[in-house]
Amino acid sequence: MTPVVESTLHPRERLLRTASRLFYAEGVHTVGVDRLVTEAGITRATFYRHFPSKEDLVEAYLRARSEGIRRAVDAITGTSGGRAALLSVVDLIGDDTCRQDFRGCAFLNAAAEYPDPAHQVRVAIAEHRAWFSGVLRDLLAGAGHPEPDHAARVLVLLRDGALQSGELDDPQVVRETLLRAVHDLLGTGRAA
Amino acid sequence: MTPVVESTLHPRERLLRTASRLFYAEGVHTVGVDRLVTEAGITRATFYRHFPSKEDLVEAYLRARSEGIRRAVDAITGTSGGRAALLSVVDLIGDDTCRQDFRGCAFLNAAAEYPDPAHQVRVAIAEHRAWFSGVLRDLLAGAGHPEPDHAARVLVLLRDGALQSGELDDPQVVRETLLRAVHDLLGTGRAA
DNA sequence: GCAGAAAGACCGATCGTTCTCTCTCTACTC
DNA sequence: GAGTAGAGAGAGAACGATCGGTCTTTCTGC
Repeated sequence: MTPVVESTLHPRERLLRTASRLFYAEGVHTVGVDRLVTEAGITRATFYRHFPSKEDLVEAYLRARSEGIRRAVDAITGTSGGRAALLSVVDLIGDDTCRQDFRGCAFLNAAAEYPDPAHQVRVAIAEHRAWFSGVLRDLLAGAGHPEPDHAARVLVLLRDGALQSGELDDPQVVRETLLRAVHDLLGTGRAA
Repeated sequence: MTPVVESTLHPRERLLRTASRLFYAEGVHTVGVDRLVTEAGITRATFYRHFPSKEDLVEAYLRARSEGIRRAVDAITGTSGGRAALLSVVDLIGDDTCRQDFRGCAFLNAAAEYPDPAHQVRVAIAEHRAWFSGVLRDLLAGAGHPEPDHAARVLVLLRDGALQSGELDDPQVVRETLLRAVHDLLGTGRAA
């Protein structure tokens, strides 16, 4: 089969991109090593030269995705702050659910396939979630919200729900619902 | 290996209970037929006499679980209505997240392993979700909520988020957060 | 007698992983 | 600049284990 990613990229990068696409679209356990190496245009030997095992590739996939999200969020919090930044981050989530290839939250989906909380994959997921919760809390505190901790937890609930519902229900409606719910949570009044 | 469920039950019921336990605790793809028949104390032949394939067992597992939830919710809506019933249903969810063997929402977890929306498993999931959304909307309408459709969608978001976060974060905190968020959503004022 | 269950061998396919062998490109030495 | 070692990558066979699923045979209970 013809490789799906450009052959100019380094094999490791090709593998990681292919893994990211397939793992997200079809799940971790359903995508085998055969499929990965074929579509990445590499060989099995090259696979195991860069990753000790498939599970390490799964972890790398999630960490790379986390990195991308952090960059996107940092770009927002770098230019704005408080309430405006908060709404931009939520916009990001809402827009995500409406994307063509949207298949829910990569981290929640992966967690569903790894029951053991001590597993390296679950640890990577927990780290990403902790980072995101922290960002929300800081933004809420910066916006002068009276209870940033509680509000951040509610936002996480809404985010998790939106990312799950976005795949199972109508994404457009979910997006609207999320935006309205967050708007109500933050209050219609003025804030920093 | 010794069977884990009582041998007095019919083989089909033994299989279904074992499947429910293992699928929920460890995921669908991770649990093989070998494991199922061993722990259920039946043979492969008996398995395939009752279910055409493993995927039919997965569907039966989800439909049985849906049935159980419907019974629990019906018991609530049968004795009370409106706002009181609504809060009881939410209590049910909050308590669920704190259960010892809680591992998130069985339907969301299963959906993560079945990307194809047309798959029979996904259809069963969609049916359950549609039923639940309908119940929430009716209860909200009965409680005199001005926008039952929107509020029901927010409740679904909160529910999905709570069931996911309940496994990944602190379930006690998630429970509190959910209850407060729902309370705020419904308004502190009086209702039917 | 007959259906359903137990027991377990068996199927091809696929799982994740390791292996050998060849080739190419880079980098260092003289 | 020429020669060479060595790492990285391609190609593909092979590993044992397990996957979902089918088969035959024996036994039990109504």
